[in-house]
Amino acid sequence: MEKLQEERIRTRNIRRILDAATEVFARKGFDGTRITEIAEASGLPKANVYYYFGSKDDIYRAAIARLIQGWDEALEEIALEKDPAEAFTRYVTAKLRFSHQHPTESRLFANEILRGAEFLTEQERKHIRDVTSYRVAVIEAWIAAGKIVRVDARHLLIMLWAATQFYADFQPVVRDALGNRNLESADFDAAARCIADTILAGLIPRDPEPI
Amino acid sequence: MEKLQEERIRTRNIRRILDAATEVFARKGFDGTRITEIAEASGLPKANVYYYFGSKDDIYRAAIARLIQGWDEALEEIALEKDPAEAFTRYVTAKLRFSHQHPTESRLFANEILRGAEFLTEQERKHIRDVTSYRVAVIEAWIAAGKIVRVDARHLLIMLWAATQFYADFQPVVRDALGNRNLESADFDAAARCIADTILAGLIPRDPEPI
DNA sequence: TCAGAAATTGAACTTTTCGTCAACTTATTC
DNA sequence: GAATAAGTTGACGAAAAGTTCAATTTCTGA
Repeated sequence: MEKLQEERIRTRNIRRILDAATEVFARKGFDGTRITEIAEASGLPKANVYYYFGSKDDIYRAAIARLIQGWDEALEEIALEKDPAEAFTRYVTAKLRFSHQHPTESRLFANEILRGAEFLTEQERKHIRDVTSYRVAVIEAWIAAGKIVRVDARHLLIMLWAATQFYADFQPVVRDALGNRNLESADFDAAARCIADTILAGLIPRDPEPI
Repeated sequence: MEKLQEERIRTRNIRRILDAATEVFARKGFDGTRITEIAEASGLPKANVYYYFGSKDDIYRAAIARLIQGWDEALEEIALEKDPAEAFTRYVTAKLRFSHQHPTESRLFANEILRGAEFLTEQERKHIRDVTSYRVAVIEAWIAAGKIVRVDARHLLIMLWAATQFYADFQPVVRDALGNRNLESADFDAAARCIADTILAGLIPRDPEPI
């Protein structure tokens, strides 16, 4: 059993376990998750799960790490550059699409934060701070250039993050609020339009003051 | 032991248990919470907790019911009436103040939603729908009257809810985003101003068309 | 085909947790 | 202050959960 097949079995089983673990952790949190449940959801016997991971901690850490990595790859292209209107619209649309396609990962992250973010590594938290700081700088540059009105860039970013994350994490509430039906792509499109349009309309200067 | 003292001991102990339970449930979720931890946090022996509540289910249900009741009392005064500008500002400010003062209750609610809202009673969910519908009607009346621009009222409400809830539920992330310090009243004031100003600026018509 | 590595898994073992109980103390009423 | 109700609590048994292990099977390269 060598590298020829690129460790097919191992790779596939680890993916199965992490997929199952992400779903259960997202619903029940770290302490509420039973290894047996992960095993059942992944279709593997419990002892087999322990063959690949040494402990529940290990599984959780791996799931969190994979989640962060996935977010980065999916969202790194969404730079807040170009002109503000296009940037905000693209950002909101992309984040909502991601929330739509990966609600489980989003909920796992939410659960980890509710726990107090104890398992996020310092590296991961620094990454969040860095990404935020960079975008704050971009927004403040836009303000300085008169492209958007004066606004607290950090709270604006939090508002965008909150509005988009809500659709993934609080689906039962969103369903009730929208009329008790399952969420479809059209709902996410409508949400993107509402968020982007409303916020943008508030950001674009009414009386441009060309310097 | 009759009603003379208005069941002082019972009332006090139940409150202690529910306070402790709310905190632990908010952090670890229903399945992750151990009765022993609730007992320790409340300062009572475990057997005494079972003297007042028959099971973990009972404690959880009671905590959720108390939370919903508290929300209602705190927020029922915040009607989306009067003129839009004042209404939105008051609403956002009040919700953020509540998030600041009661972050634990807010997180307990978030955890229940992440679980799939299985413990919310039909009555409680209907209440959420009713409150939403009523406010949708108010917003649509404003639109019809030309007081605010045309917008999807339901998604607008979700955006407001999301932006305010985020500060209670995702405090570790908010701290990182704001620069790694503890959140104070000033931060919640700044958030309220940013949210209300930005959204309002986008909602107030630029070219009023008096009919 | 064969030897060694990788993978599988039933069954145990250990620890934790739920929930109960009976004995005990404190509070209340008359 | 006696009788009764309410409240307290250490200890315990049953069940569940985390983890380990040894026996077995499958896979891979030569």
